[in-house]
Amino acid sequence: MMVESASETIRSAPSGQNGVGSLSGQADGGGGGSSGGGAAGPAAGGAGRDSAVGADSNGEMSPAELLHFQQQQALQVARQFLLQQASGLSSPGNNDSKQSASAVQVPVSVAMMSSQMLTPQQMQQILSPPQLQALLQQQQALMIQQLQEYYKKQQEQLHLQLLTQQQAGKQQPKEALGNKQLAFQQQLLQMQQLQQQHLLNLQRQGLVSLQPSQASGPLQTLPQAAVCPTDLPQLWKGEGAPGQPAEDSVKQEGLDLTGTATTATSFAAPPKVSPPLSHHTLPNGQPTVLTPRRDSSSHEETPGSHPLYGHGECKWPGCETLCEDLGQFIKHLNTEHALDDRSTAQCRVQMQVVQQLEIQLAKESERLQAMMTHLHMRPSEPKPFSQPVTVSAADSFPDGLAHPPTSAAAPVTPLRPPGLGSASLHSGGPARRRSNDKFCSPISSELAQNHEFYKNADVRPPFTYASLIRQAILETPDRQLTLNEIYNWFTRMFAYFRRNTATWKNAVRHNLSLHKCFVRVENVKGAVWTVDEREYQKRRPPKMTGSPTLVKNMISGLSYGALNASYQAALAESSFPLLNSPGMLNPGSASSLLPLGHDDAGAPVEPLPSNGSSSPPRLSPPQYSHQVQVKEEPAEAEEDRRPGPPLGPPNPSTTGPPEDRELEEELPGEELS
DNA sequence: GTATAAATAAACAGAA
DNA sequence: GTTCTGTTTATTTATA
Repeated sequence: MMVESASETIRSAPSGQNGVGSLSGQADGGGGGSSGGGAAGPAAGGAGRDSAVGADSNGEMSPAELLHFQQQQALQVARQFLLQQASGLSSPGNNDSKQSASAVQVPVSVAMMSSQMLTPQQMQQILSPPQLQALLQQQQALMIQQLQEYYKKQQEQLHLQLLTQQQAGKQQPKEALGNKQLAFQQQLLQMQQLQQQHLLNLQRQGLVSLQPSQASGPLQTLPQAAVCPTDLPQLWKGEGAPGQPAEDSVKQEGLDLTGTATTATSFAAPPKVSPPLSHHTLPNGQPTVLTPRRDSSSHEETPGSHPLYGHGECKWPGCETLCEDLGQFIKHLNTEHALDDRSTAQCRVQMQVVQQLEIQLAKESERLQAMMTHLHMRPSEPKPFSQPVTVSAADSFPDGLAHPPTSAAAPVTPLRPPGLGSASLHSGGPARRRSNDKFCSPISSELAQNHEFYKNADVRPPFTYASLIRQAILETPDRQLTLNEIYNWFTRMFAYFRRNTATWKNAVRHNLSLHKCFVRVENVKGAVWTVDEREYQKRRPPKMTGSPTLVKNMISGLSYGALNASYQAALAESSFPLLNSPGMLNPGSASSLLPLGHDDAGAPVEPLPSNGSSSPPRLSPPQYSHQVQVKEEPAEAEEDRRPGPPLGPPNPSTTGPPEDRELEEELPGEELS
């Protein structure tokens, strides 16, 4: 049977899982039927759940509340003003003077008195234009001031946190710190967005006539630096929303990203916003949200196109609903992908995915540059990659907004754990196994780099179970773990595996049994699992990665398409176990072939003995030998592959040499660098 | 369209 | 009897 499959590959997000969540479970599947459970559908499930999210704001009053409060306040003041006007009619002069805002200062008591409800429209009828204008201006000034204060406070808090984190972070790996910083940056972004949002809302309500200058005011108070404009829209959806889940504030009108996006980047632009603000843009009042800047002049999307619509189906992650035409699609978009927790979550996940890719790409690009430099090849340009990336990123993003490749340095910020992470991820589709697998394989380094991320974010790691199990085992000094220890490693290392235990535990057991590379050894303390690297490496799929063509593309630099290929190739290269480490391809090193191969290199968590870093020094792997030995399987036919001696009894020591061979055989294609 | 690999679900058996 | 562990089979999905 398929046993052969080894597992090296990696896949990305699987699908499923989902939500089924069986917390219950510890009991995983096991025996009698208990297991299982949920089949179905995962995806959906997960998403919604945790909405709790964000919130970000620490403060006493949530942005949403503040908004409400401000709106009410505005209304009240308006009422007061009216009362004054009414009562003060007697004094004609008032009208004129009213402009002086004096009116605004109406005592609260008065306000209380005016319990009557007046809608803005009513007020408009009652008040004369100049009066209204004066009132609005006053309100505007007042609110802006409040907003500024509020945000300043928030900002200060964030900065404080940031400082604290930085200090603490000194002891942590830079990456971890990076994550936190990014998190803070995102918070700042959120603040900005909220700020804009508030202003926009006010505008919409006619309470504030926003003018570029004014609008920009508050914004400028925030540090723009870290922000990348393009991120705003995402955050808007992703981060911002959660904070105020069902808050109308967000939904209110089509506040959508669109508006925000544009305003974000260049608030000044009076974008559509200021215009007649007619409200409700879209049906359902749903924000155009997902529809990227559709309204804006930009391109309302030519009648038949929409970033999220293609080939007659909805491109929303995990959706694929068929829509005959754009109209139907729009309808679908507004009903199925409205601004709710689920959409927000999906959006967020997409953001993560994009960010991760960007980060990865940046790293690989850097490596490539170094490689080329080393080989005396002039890099086509420092940016070749980044550019493409941008493109890709943009593509991937629903909005079609360009994503600044920039963030490269910034590791994704872990979202709060529970949640949609997984669900959404797979929504994107289970993962692409094969290709990815390979590419991702450098688990150790990947993990090392994103350790914090996986630990905290409920995102499914882009590795196959087999590769994860292997990693878990190899990370231990004796290179052996009991099933339970493996479970623990999973839960410790990945937030994602803290849920649906029955599902993934079953998968782990299944993988242990299925793959020959995992060998069960009876130990004093029971059975432990070890890895037979040779077996593990065996399965590597032949072609693809290293194809010369890819390399070529890579070098030449390329078009977007090429980029993909090159990127993959690069990744593949890195994935190559043994080679991946810095030194890479050094045949000599290959000899070491130790199990860990590259894994060691990066071994994040626990320094493996050998890890000294990639380098060659991997001495004889101590324990390796043992593990392998036990193989239950007598001689697998595999031997054929490798002549000989090598395996025999899986003996580690012997392994060394043999493996090289293997590598050579197998690798040739792949790596090439 | 087919083959392969991986994920997932589930049945089942043995041991603790 | 329950739970854990381990094996195996079947189905689904994605990718090459």
